[in-house]
Amino acid sequence: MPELPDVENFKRYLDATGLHQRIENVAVLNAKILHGCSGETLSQALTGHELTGTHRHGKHLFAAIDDGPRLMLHFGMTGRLAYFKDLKDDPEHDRLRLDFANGYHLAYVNQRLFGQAAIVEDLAQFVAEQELGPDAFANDLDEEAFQKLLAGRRGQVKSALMDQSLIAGLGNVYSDEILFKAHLHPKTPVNSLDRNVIAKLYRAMREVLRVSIDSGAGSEELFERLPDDYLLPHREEGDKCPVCDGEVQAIKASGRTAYYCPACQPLEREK
DNA sequence: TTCCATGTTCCGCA
DNA sequence: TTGCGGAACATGGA
Repeated sequence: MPELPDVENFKRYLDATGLHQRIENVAVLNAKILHGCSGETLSQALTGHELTGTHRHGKHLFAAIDDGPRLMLHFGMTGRLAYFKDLKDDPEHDRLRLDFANGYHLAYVNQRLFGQAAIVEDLAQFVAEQELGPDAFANDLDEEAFQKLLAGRRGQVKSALMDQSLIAGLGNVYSDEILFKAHLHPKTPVNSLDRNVIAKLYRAMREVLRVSIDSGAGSEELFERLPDDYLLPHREEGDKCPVCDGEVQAIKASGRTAYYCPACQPLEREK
């Protein structure tokens, strides 16, 4: 589930488990996840050092190595972290494992190998090179900044939300949830949205992110802990809309399957 | 067996 | 230039 809320909770998990411990050994278990560096480079950058702090930008997680370069992790479609003591608890799709001096291990687990791990020297430069827009949950992305991002933009609102170069962190699942909360059809043209609707969309985005993080995004219990009026647990064709009891529909939008409630999210809005 | 999946990138086309 | 649809990548579940 690695979109912004999930990665934010992975960050907090790493903060609570893997910081300030000497890394004795690094196991690169599948080199396909390496991005622009060899396993040797990554291993050398980490071994004998400790992780001193974390940062998240969109779906990218960074862990500073002795306040110097950073270990960058991107989780693709299936990644997560796992901290454990006994190696027999090492998860099946562990691709990169840090072995700490305290005997514990931190695994970067990624079934589908779409994720990435790298050593990043300069965070700002990396964000620029990857052409990432501002983080969707960042404090300095206020409503006015959000208005400016969407100004002059064409195309569908769902595409805009998922465009990492416009705003970083939203993917297929949470963009659906945000549009559901904002009562916007996924295919609504961005240039048809007036300031008030964009303001509503902004508030929906921030609230969905905050509530999803607080509800344990990235963990098994998310669906149980989300408020009852959230679409996520009903994100299936023909399921019942949690708000109006209409039927959830699936349509293709910008190459992905978008789930929405036609009754709550009509394409043409009267404002 | 076929289709589809929470992501990204590249290509051709409008 | 911008945006869109499709394909590709790798793996596994329905």
